[in-house]
Amino acid sequence: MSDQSTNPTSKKPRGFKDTLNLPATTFAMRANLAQNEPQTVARWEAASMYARIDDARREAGAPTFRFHDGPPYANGSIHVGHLLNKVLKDIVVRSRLMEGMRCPYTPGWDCHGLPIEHRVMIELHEKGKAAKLATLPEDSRRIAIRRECAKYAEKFIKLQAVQMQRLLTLADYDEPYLTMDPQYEARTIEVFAELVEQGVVYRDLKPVHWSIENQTALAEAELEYEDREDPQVFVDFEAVDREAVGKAFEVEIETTPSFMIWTTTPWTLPANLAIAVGPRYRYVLARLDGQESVIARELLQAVVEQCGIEEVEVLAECAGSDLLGLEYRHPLLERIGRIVEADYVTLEDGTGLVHTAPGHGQEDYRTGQREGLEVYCPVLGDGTYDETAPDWLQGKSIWDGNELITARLRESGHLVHHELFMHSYPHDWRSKTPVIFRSTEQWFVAVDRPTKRDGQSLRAMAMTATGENVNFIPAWGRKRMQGMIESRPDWCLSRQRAWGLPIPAFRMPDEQVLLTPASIRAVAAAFEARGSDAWFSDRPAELLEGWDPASDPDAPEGVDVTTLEKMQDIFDVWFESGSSWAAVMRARGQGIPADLYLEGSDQHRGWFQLSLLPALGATGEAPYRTLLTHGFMVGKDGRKMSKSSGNALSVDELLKDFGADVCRWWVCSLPFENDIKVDLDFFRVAGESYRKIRNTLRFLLGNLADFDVDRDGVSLDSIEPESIDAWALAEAVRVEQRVRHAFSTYAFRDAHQVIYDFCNETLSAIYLVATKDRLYCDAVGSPRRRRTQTVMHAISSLLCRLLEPVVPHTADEAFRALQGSEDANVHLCEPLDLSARCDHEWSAVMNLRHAVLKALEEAKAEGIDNPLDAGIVIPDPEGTFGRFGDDLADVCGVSRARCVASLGEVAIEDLRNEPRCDRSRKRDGTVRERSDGAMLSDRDAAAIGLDPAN
RNA sequence: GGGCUCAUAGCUCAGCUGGCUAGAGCGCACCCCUGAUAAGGGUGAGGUCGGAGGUUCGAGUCCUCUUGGGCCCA
Repeated sequence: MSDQSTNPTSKKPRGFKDTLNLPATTFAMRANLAQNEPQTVARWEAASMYARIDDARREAGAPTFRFHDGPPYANGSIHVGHLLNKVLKDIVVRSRLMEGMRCPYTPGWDCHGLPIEHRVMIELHEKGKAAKLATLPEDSRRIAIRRECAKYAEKFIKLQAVQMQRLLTLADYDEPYLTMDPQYEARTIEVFAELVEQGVVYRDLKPVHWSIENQTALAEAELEYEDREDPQVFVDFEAVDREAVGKAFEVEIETTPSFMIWTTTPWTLPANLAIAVGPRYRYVLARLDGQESVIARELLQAVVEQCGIEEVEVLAECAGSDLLGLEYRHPLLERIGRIVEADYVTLEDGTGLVHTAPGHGQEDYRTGQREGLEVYCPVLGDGTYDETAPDWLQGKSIWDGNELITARLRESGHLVHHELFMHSYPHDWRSKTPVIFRSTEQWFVAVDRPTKRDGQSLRAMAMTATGENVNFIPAWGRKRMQGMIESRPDWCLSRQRAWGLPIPAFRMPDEQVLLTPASIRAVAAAFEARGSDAWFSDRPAELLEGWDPASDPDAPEGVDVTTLEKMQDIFDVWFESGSSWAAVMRARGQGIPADLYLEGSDQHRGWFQLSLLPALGATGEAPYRTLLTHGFMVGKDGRKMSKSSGNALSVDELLKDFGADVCRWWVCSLPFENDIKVDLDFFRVAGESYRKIRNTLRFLLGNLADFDVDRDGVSLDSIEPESIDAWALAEAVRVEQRVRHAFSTYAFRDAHQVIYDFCNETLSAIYLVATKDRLYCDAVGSPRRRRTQTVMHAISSLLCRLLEPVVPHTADEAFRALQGSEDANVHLCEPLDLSARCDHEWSAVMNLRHAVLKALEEAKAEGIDNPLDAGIVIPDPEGTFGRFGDDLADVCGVSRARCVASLGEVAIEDLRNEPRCDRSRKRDGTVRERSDGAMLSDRDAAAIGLDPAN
């Protein structure tokens, strides 16, 4: 047997490596992203890339895609959630640009709000500046705090903007929108004016956490929970109608029973307006030491023990729902209350009947709203009872009220039991004093009031908009958002804080409130000129300079601007971000409605909804056409990410270890609408997959080193349909269409998959392997080689375009290598719109290839390990394959192929005894010893300049 | 507790309006190449679709219940 590694007849094998056209390129195998991307960012910035592209598209008269960025909060460093969100957005922007569209994109930040103010206050405390602040007049104090907050926000906007640019996102970072900019503030205030004009803004009571010590409302973040000793009391509320109760329990009752409640805040009892029960729980009527009371069945035993009741007799039982509507007498004053239902009634403690005071609790408030109860709060800001309380309580502190009320109840026989106990209770974080719930006046947007425009309520309009006019991705977003809109309460717009946009309302000496569309717009003008700090530095008359009461039909009778007092509420920050459609899209001429809002699915209740309501109120139209949501990052185990569980990843670390393009490549691969599992391993996998793409690109570029399209390229139209090049080009055409379609429908994952498969399967495994021989061994200028290079050039150019939205740095780098010019700019490219004529039997050839590969695998058993030691015999009764010529052998990776007319399976020919070309390693049948002593095929001999005849 | 949602090979995911032996990539195993080489190529082994019940001639794909996640409310 012959030695397979050498030719038996060859005298001394010589190397032909120098005579081959091997790949060469500056496009490195190792990407070195962490090091190179920052340079790319700097280069783009220096070239004003965003502006340049926008100008180019504008000049070309391109259609505009209106995309609006939701503002992240200007606090802290960006996290993986931001990475996901910003990269998805950037893929949208870049893929639209790559379609030749215009896509202005203004990044924004949410600047106001409690988290920043809270941080700043802590810092002021730590620096010892807080005490001095407290001595300032209120307006000056607020301005001082606001100044610190603004500095804080600016610092993080700068930080985040750099981080976002490091993610290679393309946006107008020179002119971002900030909700604290005077312009933005003015536009927000104007939206408010439009809502007031529509008659949906009102002022009403609502319970909030209240610090008696500081006489102010507090937000959740300003509370500290500390142990405190409080009384707990069990109180009997006597039923009004004995028979009605009997009917509910289906028994005869002789004495009037009571409803027993439990509370740890006896001081709120004067404000009791209802008792809540759980409709699905079971309640019993029991005789307890002679007194008949209603109590939850599950809690009877516990109550009996706690209250030390000795005689217990259960008389009857019913469902909570049977009790609804029954009435009771208030034990302290002349008032009839009602049994209502509530979902927060639990069987964990108490009696299963919950004392409900809508003026003193969030849940009670909601129940009260639903049941049409008054928001009654007889407690003043200083923690004393007002004149509506019983006279023995008026002027007394509520803490004294606890004892007074308990004593009173004991005297009147309503008190079942009283004891002190320790529990965790909210305290004012600054004064360390206990906090109470107290209802205060707040501003609201009514969702059910008819608007002046056409009488439709905001809720009705929102239901129509989300039901019919807005497109949801994924589709279930519609159901989710509609469910939220259906059940949402009125929007409480006001906050009692310093760091925010003031609600431009004034109080007249007679307590009337001045807030008309015209007065609001006058303040908007003042804010636009001087910023919203003007609210604290200017007098009312100055703020209302542009307002003429005489020409304002809504102006209150006898208003005098010199006697007005500025009210101190600020807007809920959601109202500011919810006005961005006006303050950014409309104000900057980008136009409304936006084509797309893209955020996490938490924004169905947040930004999406709170942008929809103001826009519907102000314009009657939704501010967006399509809402796209992504899911949330969870850990490898599918559980929520948090610093404490240690599964949180740092974006800076990811960028350092993998680079932005790898992170982006990963993002593009995600089914983003569901939860997204994040783990370092997944980035490693993405890195591997990125390298495959990169190597394919590198190989393409390497084989184009001696190629100049203008000089060497052939016309794509002239490519023979039966050539492998026509097939590759046709595949590329399909890929282009599929990827562009995927991008335009936000099916990023599909785009990722199609690109990946194209690079690995179509190119790397098939086309590039099949054409290696001709690229390396054909004479440099052979038409066959030039034809393949022409197609490879077109495919490279296409790949750069398709990859640009996902891995812009890599696409940029590859494109510049392809064009051989540092100035080449892939970002300014438009679609190629390739076309190809390809023999329809190529799919049959690919099936054949598959069969050949299997046969070759089997041939290994006979010792044919190397496919170049094999030839194939193709049964071709229909004459299908003959016209594909030498490409058949190349596509199958064998030395030669021949077709026979007979039927049957593909056969493998053992060519190990035939001479092998020293240069191409093929045994193609033309190999023989040449004049220089080497074994060469005709093609190779000619390629190195030998006369084929010798 | 309520609304929406997810659960398919070791891992990450496809599976449209119910219908051929449930697909892909990664990983893994074995092999080839050593002229894409801190590369490239080939072949192959792995799931009965979270669990239970039901509708249907037929269900991963519809219904009910259930378990475990996520978002938003409470």
